[in-house]
Amino acid sequence: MTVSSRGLDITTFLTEKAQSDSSEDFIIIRDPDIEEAAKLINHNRHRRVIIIYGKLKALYEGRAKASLDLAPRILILKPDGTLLIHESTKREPVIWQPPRAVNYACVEDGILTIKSTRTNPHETVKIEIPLPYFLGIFNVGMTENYKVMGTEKEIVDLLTRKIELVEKGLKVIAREYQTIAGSIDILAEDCNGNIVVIEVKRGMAGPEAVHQLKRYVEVLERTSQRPVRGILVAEDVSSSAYKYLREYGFKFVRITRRLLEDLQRQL
Amino acid sequence: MTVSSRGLDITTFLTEKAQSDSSEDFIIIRDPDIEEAAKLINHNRHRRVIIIYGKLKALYEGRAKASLDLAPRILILKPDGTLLIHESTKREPVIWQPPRAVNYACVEDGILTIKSTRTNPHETVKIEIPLPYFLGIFNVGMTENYKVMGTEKEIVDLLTRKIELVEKGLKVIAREYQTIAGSIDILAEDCNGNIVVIEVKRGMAGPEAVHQLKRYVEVLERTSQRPVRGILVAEDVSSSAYKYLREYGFKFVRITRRLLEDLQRQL
DNA sequence: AACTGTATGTCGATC
DNA sequence: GATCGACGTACAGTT
Repeated sequence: MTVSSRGLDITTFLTEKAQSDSSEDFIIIRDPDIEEAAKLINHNRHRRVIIIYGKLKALYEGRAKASLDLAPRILILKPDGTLLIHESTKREPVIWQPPRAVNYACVEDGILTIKSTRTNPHETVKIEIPLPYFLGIFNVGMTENYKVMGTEKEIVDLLTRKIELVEKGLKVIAREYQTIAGSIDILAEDCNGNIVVIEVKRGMAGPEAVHQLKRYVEVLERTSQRPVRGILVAEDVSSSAYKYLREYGFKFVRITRRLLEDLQRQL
Repeated sequence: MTVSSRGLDITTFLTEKAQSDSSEDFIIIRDPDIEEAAKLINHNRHRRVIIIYGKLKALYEGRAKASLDLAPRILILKPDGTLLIHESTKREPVIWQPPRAVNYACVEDGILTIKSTRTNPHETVKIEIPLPYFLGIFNVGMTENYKVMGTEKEIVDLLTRKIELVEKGLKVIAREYQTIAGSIDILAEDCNGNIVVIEVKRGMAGPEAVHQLKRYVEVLERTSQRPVRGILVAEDVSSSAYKYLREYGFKFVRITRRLLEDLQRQL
């Protein structure tokens, strides 16, 4: 690899599939020419995913503030404005910008520079890449209607349709019942005519879950003449959450993932 | 690009800098040979960051469950076990595995396959890449002692050293005072000898912040003979948080980022 | 290892 | 656009 070849080995690949499809073509450049890189980035920033590998410095200022000294890292720019700087560890980027940021490349003092700005809150990221080793530009898809199964919403759905799993004799009054204190997962009535507030948590319930339940119960106690009970439904409760449950006299109903999967198969 | 060249155009680049340093060498391969790719991935998975661009399917099973149909995406594997699948939008990966997952590549039915497993909780990701267009293997750094400035901890530090900003005449009793209900940011005493619980939030404080404060105050009221007051310190409060503040009779002290920056310069 | 609280949380839904 | 709660939250610090 000689300096003279810089910026010359730009290649666009159309694979067999892509020739008919043309959606998977991509550009990869090693040791890109600075000006060329800036131009390609600006040309593709709204259309494709851009990946840069190189030694870079970065500065973030906004809700908080952070800076990175010169080191080799991975920079990713997405068409929606997302900016990610990744290091060799962690699921989280060290520095980032969420969607709707405006990113553009320029050359400052002969250094490839990426500037990113977003508003509300106002936050900026400035990245200097004195040594860009690799530039990749890729067509990437986006899954519409992407669904994660086994979320709290799903559990609430299932339990609403088989409320006897929570307690025998319960009758559902409402789902996602809106109150001043927030939205109650399931509002029900027990066989003695008591109002029952049911708060559902997907995994391990912590103290906040119990306090949330407490707030809902308090709100309903003010507006309802009938006694109000609280039930927490979760896979498990932390010890301190359990303490609060007993203190407030709420009931805990354990559900297992297994049970829910069976239930889902039935319904 | 012909099929015959598949797997042959592997290149390792040592830039001028890197020749002495040897830390920034990297490998990029277009239309990698499946077997070769699997071998390279397994060889580098504990040492370098691996990026694959290609049409891929994925399946996640663990705390929840999700699947992705065949489409072009970016797959990243980090030496710490992190796995990320990114699409063209969002800051978040669509599917991922946090650090400490065990990832390896294999060829199943002629298809490049990545399998990832982690324990506690047990979660698996299986990725099939029938069309790998690009494989990149990069040496990436990791910033030691990375510091974000302007976090809550910092604000608590500053306020502890200049508690009169919260209220005149306050005397700090303890910082991070551990109670059964959690840790109180700052515990103080006012000029009338009342106990004061101070909860600090970095940005906008929501209802949870006020309820947290309430819990701390309640705990101290049980154990202390003296009256207990609550003060919420934040840049702002949401409307419902403010409602609760008034309901519980807590005080709100607004702090601005500007004020904190000035304060930091002073101290 | 379990538990607690913060986060530049991000994201989606609801108002 | 503001607000609120869930998240496969991740992550760090403490017991």
